[in-house]
Amino acid sequence: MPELPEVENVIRSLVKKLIGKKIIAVGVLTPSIVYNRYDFVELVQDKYITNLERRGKYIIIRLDNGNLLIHLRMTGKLLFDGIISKHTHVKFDFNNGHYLLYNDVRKFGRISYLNNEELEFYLATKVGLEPALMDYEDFKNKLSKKNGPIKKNLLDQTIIAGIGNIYADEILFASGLHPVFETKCLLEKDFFALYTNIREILEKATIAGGSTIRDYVNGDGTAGKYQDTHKVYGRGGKVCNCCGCILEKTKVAGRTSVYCPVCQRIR
DNA sequence: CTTGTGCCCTGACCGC
DNA sequence: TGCGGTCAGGGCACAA
Repeated sequence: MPELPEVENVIRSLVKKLIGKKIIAVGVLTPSIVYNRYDFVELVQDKYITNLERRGKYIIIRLDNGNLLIHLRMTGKLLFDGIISKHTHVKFDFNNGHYLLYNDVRKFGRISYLNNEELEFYLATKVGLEPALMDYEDFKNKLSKKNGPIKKNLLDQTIIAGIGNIYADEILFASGLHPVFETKCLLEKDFFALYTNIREILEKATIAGGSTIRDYVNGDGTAGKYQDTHKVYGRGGKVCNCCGCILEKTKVAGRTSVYCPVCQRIR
């Protein structure tokens, strides 16, 4: 499931291949993937790609007259010259004979066309702090106003952008905090640990090419390696590397959460 | 305003 | 081998 490190790697693998290309044709094979525009094809056709950017888990493809906003959700993939299959939903053809596919087994992902104003508004209202760029005081002020379990708030994209279920669990383990630790009870040292670990873990995961749990690959079809260093995610019932006890599993905010009952403080 | 729940969707996996 | 049930979960619509 692509989170910030995976999305960043998708973009890095595509930047050189896409910038400057003209989209000469758009094939929408599954209309439900393309969001909010009946005139999507006309808006995108014959436009040049001027840049690729990431905000949180969103991929922004800048066109000379607007933007494609792409969210891969669980199983979405952008594949340059990839294999066309029954899971191919959108195809962008370029002026040099190459193409970009949007493949998605579960069809949860979305591709929208937004003009610059609409994009700016969307990002400002829906997408929170960017981990690598956020200021510590801004982070602390924003998070400390929230109620409920810390994990729920780490997953809230309007607070901090880009953290999903995998990295939330890893960040909480590294910070010594139980997933249901009440956000209002966090101490200064907890905010600092979270701030540091959010940035460090996401950066290390990005450098490792992201985490491939089931089928994540970047735009070249390359898998990630960070899953090998996961301390808790997907390890419920296994032994904690740190203290040797058994890692436990619970549901927080509707998501499976794995944690160490000894290493992670509660309340 | 916040918070919770169901939904979307397919494939992997488990027990029989 | 097949088959039904369960799980995986990001974000949004909707209800309370």
